[in-house]
Amino acid sequence: MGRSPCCDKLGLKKGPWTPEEDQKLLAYIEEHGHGSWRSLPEKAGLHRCGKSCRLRWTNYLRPDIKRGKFNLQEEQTIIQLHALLGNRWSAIATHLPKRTDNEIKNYWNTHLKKRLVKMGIDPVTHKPKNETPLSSLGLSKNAAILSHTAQWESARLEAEARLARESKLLHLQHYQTKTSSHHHHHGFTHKSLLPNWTTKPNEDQQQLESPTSTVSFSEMKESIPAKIEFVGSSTGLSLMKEPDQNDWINSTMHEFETTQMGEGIEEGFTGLLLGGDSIDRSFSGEKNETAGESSGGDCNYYEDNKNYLDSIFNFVDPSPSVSPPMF
DNA sequence: AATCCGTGCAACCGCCTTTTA
DNA sequence: GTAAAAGGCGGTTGCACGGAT
Repeated sequence: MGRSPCCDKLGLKKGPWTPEEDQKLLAYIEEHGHGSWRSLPEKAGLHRCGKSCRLRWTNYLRPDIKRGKFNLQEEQTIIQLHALLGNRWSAIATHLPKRTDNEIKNYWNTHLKKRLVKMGIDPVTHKPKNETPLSSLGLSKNAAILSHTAQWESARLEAEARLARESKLLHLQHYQTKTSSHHHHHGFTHKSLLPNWTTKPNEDQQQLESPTSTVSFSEMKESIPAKIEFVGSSTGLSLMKEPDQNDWINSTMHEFETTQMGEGIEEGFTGLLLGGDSIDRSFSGEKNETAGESSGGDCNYYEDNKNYLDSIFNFVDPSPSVSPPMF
């Protein structure tokens, strides 16, 4: 019964990885694929546990990782998805395929969460901490609808995330097969895979484009089965998705594109959340010369919160092409 | 110049889920 | 069907670094 006994962890190295260790891990995975993480360290000549190797690979060495600063769209996506999914970083990461869950988590904790707090928005619920002024604006109703819709969206995104994971797995298997049998033809070398240790990570804004690539939405669409059934984890929600009918993957993509790229979002949600220092100043009562008419002051505080809720609401508001929840 | 403090991030830890013998 | 290994995830920690005092 069970598997072979676990290794004793005595004598295994911990802490920061050296360039030599990275080199070994990369060389091994490039040659053989990772296979069983458990047995990898010994085969690769590393005195690490498999878990540590997996973490190093997925969070740092993987060639398809985009490093450096998060751009506007990425920040917005994180905030919006966090409003729907909470701290489910891996699910959020499936919508930012070149970012790791760890990186997103760190970025949320160190940047985005603080911004929300300064705006007077609870980073957990994404609701204003003081509901009263917003209620007077008639937003409590919106918040209720948002909450309801968010439940539906959460179930939907959960299914999407699972599909993305499965698709990713297929790609990884494909990659592993390829690397193990055709590793001379994969088009990247140790040198191209290795991070630049002579520069700080953030200085190196070059994206490590992967020849193998992680899942993209277009790839997802191709890999999605003709008929999909999923059941909401807590609600018992059950949905059937017919082919060519209300393709919610397409709709979600469209939502991403239109809500994030379109119609002056800079002036509302994005400008509010992504304004960095200008936001800090506007909420601490200082005058902000660059933010123009919408900067500073209590009136704009409420207006900004309204924009914030509206933005999330727009994000989760199903477009006409999306099937309504079938409760 | 030395020290303190805040920030950012890589990596670890522990728990939960999935897989497999 | 069951138990244990393996994988995955989220929370947390510790260290390096830079700016302020």
